[in-house]
Amino acid sequence: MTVTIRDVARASGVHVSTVSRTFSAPHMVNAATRTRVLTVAEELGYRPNRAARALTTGRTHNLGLIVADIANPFFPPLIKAAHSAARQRDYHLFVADTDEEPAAEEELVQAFSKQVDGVVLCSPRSSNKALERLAERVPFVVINRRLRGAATVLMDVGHGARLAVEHLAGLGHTRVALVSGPAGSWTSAEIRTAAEQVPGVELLVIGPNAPTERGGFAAAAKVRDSGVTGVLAYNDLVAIGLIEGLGDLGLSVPEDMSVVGIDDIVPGRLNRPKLTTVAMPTAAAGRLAVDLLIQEVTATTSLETRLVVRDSTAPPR
Amino acid sequence: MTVTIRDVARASGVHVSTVSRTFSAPHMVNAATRTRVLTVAEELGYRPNRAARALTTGRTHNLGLIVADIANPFFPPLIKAAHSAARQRDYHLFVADTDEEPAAEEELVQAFSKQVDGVVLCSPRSSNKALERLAERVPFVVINRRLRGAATVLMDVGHGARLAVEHLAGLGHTRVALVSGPAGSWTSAEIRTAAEQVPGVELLVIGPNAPTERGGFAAAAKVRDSGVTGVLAYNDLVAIGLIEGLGDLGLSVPEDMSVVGIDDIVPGRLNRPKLTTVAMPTAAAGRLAVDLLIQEVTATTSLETRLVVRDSTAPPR
DNA sequence: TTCAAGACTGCAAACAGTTGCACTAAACCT
DNA sequence: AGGTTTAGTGCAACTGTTTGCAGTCTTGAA
Repeated sequence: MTVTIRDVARASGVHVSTVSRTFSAPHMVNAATRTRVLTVAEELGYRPNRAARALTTGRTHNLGLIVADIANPFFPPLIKAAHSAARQRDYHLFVADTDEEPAAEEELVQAFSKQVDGVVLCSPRSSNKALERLAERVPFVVINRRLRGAATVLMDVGHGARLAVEHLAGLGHTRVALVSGPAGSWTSAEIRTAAEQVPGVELLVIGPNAPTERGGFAAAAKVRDSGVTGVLAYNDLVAIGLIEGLGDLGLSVPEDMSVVGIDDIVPGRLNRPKLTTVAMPTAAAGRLAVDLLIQEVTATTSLETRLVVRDSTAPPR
Repeated sequence: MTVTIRDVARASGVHVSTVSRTFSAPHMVNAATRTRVLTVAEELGYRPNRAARALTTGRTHNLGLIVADIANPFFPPLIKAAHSAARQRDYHLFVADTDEEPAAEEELVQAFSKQVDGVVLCSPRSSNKALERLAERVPFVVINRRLRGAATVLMDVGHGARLAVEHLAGLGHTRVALVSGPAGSWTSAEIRTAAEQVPGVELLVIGPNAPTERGGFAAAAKVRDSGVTGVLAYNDLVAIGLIEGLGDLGLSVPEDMSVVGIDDIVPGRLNRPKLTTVAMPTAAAGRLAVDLLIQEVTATTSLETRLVVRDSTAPPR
């Protein structure tokens, strides 16, 4: 049925341990026998069984990646980059989706624990307590959340928010609204404190809002009534929804209102007007997270964000 | 370090085989001992090691999912649904990205083979020969490609294309362009033959084109010059690019030109004008594929598509 | 009372690899 | 020539779990 190390050993006239070594420690075996074993293995179509290997070595060469929602456009570039980095080092990647439920996070990590060498958690919602408990079971790195003692990769959304507001200020806007995100969000707080520090603009916070297109749409009237001329939205989806909502109220972007989003997701690039936004280095974050995991270094990194100016911002009327 | 079945056995005063059975064949063990074992296991934080289990049973409770490009908006909903279906049956999901390279497909299936109970291949590009070779190594189901002898789930894009053209005809369009996809694509061929069969409209094929926004953008001039009043695009990205290209040429959608896409990806829903499109049942396909895999049935299913009418189509001038 | 049939549980051999240790030969040093 | 290193290979125990087989103990029926 399935060809094992023993079959190869028999067919090439050596002991299983020699076959094992030609794959996992090639320098320990004589060049001649090595090539013989390799050709025999090739002929037989032998491939080492990673699960069996894991049993003795303790290393599975698998990684886990847990996100809140695979279908949220923010994540796929991150997943893709993580996968690519993993493949480069001959690791396989489990991907899981919590459907935004904190409980699922914990459950998934537990379920993965024996089968992976580590897991990367994107913006985990679990409590610090829960995460500390998990840390004993399996190494992990956290993306977009501060956590003492764990490897962390942050995206400096605060800096990006500041750039965005400065951009608006530079265009001449003096009253700017922040259409914020959900209540307890770390990101939302970061954005707010950074945005407030820009001199020369009065910042009005509108929210909390659902971090979705609907959330933005629903906030349109409040934005109109607030008398601002520019808006920084919690993310691109909110920005897109807001633009649509403003359109329904007869306001057009960027003529009547400047709008900048955050994340730089694909739909924002394709939208009309094309969205000015803060680009989050999601691909870099994904790649870096798996590198940290594989190299077992526990560092905390902060990745730079940048402003991408497109068509949804202009000087005020 | 890690707590094994032996630790549980010792702590609860039974043999390892009893512990094993309380997890994998609970009805074979006395209710009293079962609960005792379970509580001890709980206390110790024991979780069965799936890799070790796989070694004897041959079933890993893992599945693989291979797509061409995780970041292509077409796939994430499929991945999400596949993941959810897998989780429901307590399976874990490896996700992999071929970066559009056929060779990677084969390599990935090989690499997965010992570690999964099956893999789902989305629109594989490998030759039939290669796929048949792979079929000997691991069960798989194919999405969006016909393959004798393999379990298959198809999305009836032909039917969708016909609906789209009929929709245009119903609005009064008599000359319609098909902005087609890449040369060898199965989907592209399906769309074309179906679209050609609609009575009362003259179909003009423009292409082949890259299946991207740029491809659509680049085709704008040809569409304008062709004298058609309606367009069916290979997919939503092409449609979005086309709409933008037409805009640059001074034509607005849907007033001057009706455009319908295919796929119903998120950016199309958010775009302005909102895209009329053929909705592909990607989520259903993902879910079904893993169900087929788990139940080991080899059937070929064709999933229905439907037309979603939004704002990018209207009667001709 | 005896026997057969269950219901549980223990024993030990798998599963597919890895790895510390021991052994053999050849190569290297004085 | 004799002793020591070194390269290469084999042996066997071990990883965590499953499972066919056999044994024990109860229970029910004759």
